[in-house]
Amino acid sequence: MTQAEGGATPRERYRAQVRAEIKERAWEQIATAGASALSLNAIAKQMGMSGPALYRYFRGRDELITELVRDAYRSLADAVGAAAKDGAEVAALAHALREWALADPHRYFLVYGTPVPGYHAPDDITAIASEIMALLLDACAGAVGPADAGATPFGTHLEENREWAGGHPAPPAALHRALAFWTRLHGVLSLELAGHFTGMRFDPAQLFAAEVDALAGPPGARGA
Amino acid sequence: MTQAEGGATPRERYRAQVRAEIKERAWEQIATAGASALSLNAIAKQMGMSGPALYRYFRGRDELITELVRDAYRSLADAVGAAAKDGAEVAALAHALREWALADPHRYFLVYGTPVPGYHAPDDITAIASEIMALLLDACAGAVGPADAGATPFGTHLEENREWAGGHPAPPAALHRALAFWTRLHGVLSLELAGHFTGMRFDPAQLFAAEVDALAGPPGARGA
DNA sequence: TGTACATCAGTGAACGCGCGTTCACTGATGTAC
DNA sequence: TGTACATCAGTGAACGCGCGTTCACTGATGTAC
Repeated sequence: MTQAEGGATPRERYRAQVRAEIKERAWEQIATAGASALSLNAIAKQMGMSGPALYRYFRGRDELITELVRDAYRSLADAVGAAAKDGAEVAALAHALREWALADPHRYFLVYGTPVPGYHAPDDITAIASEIMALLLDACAGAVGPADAGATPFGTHLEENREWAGGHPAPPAALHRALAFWTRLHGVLSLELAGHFTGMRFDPAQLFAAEVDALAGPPGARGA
Repeated sequence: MTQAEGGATPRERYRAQVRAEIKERAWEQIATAGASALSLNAIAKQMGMSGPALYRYFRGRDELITELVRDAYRSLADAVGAAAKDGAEVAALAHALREWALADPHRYFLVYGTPVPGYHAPDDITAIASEIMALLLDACAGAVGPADAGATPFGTHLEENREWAGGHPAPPAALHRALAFWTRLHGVLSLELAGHFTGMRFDPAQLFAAEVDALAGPPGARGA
């Protein structure tokens, strides 16, 4: 802060700083009252500024929310990416995901929660989502040995509809495992974060761990 | 409608009718704009009445929302209960759950979605939730044979913390299976309903079915 | 059967509030010569 | 180094809107004798 950062002019640095603070306040507000209650005027008041001042930094409420969603996705992709770097164990990715979710539940819900009615994510955000999926597929492809060759009905269905994997050369079993990873862990996390386990006395972390263990085995496991 | 219903007076019947219509409009509104956008004035206008008139039927916005949540839970419990009546197969319950969720996604999210910031459910609603859990435990206990005796780490943890099962005499493996049923199917359904699968070309119904199949096998299945 | 009364649905005005957003403007900060 | 100018952050007033909720009131519906 006392030294020049990057090659940016003081004005640029100031702008970036204020933008960052606006976002910070926005997160605080989301954390206390949910995303739908996010208010530009309230943020401005909290920062000691008048409402219209924020329009110097964001085109409007929608742009701010979009930016928050983008940052959330980016942050998740980075967290998962970091976990994938040192040994792409499926369990490591799962752990990273859980950490990230618990660190800020409302950020998690902004990404994976009830969809905001009118909102549609721009392309660059869905690109980050694909990036996360690719990391997941890497890990799942690595975990799947040739012994997994037995094709499940859903596995063949995925084989025939694998465009979503973006050309990733994972075998069907890995595709299936990646989807199960996503949906199962989201199931545990979202119910936990939404408070649906409160009152029940078991430890959500252990349920999560049990699901991760199950994913380390065959995803389409049948009895016998 | 032309004949007297129950022993109710005309006024009582009228009241019930209007209350029902208010709720219907409320659901329509939730379906188009989400639960957080529910507005008493908008409902009144849609019914051709003035805003304050609704206060004859509901104490205020909160009471209306609570009633909607209660009805949603009740409806889910009934749907699952009906499926449980004719042969309590786990798969049958899963199918009933999916049907119920797809019939009205926003109703599903009102129950299992991102928590409404200030809202805390009254006791009679959590009682309905327990009722649903009991049905699920019945089905899971029935599906678990004595061959399942091998205790997983999480199974023993559940054994030690089984108050949430409300005295249900299900073995640990059934407790585990019931939780997995809940979290896994919620994982698939919520991501599907929130639109996170759009663009991917696979069929969510088949993913759901695959998860149900996996649940019919051992829930804590490990590789080898 | 008719009259007096009580009940209750619904209205319209009002209160106070907060929202997103626009606009013309002030004053400070940076830039060019 | 000093002066003239351009850029840009932030203000305050205003617009139009919708919200939940209260209150005193009208008019219709039902009830009791």
